[in-house]
Amino acid sequence: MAVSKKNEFAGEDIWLADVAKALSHPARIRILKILNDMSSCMVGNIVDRLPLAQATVSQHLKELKRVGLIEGEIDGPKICYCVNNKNLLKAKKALDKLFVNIGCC
Amino acid sequence: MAVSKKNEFAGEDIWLADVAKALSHPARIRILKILNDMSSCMVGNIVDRLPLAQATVSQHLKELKRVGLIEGEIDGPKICYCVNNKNLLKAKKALDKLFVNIGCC
DNA sequence: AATGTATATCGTATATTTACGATAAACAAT
DNA sequence: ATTGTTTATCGTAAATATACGATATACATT
Repeated sequence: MAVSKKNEFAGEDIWLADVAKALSHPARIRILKILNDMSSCMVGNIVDRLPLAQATVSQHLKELKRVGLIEGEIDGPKICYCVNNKNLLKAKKALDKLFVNIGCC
Repeated sequence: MAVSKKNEFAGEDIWLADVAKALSHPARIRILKILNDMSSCMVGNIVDRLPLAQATVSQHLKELKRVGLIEGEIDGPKICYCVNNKNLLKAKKALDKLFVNIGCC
């Protein structure tokens, strides 16, 4: 894209856009829902529930982890993923603020 | 990307991811905030407040319009944009549901 | 030590996004 | 009718995202 101008915006806007970007693929929405529903949360279980290759699911997990929406905890040879409630709440509050408005038209 | 598999997910997840995609650039977050703050909402005013060319701002407005987060109303040679409260509320509810959880770790 | 299991990373191909100048379209005013 | 103003669209270049097979890494078990 020629040269990105994202950095010329306010930090808060950049952060919120980045969180939204992490949510911008149905696989990642699905992963968050799975993590909300399951008590167990190993990668293998997630891969089994998505129509994607293991490598691709790993990439999606990485993107969610990058913005702090999920965390991975090593459990022997496996890894247990879970949502990060603190960051989820922070994102929710920022979105709520963005979404509460009057509207002029 | 090889071939997209987005369509193999649930319709609700595809929709929510699409809304998130529309929010995934700081310029579009900023535009929503501007529309929330201003009583006037002509494109020119938005362009003046962003570090982007007019053509680029027009593209960002198109993306927000595509998912129904904003609407444009023709006013002579100008166009007045505003947020679509109905769709904004729908998105807020879907995100709230995604963000309310217990977390296992 | 060798093997098996679980997950991440690398390399790579293709698709999509971002950005802008140039131009078009739509209307207003002279 | 011509000119100016406002916004969208086209064409295009560069950046980023998506997807997967192959491979690497990390640990457990035999």
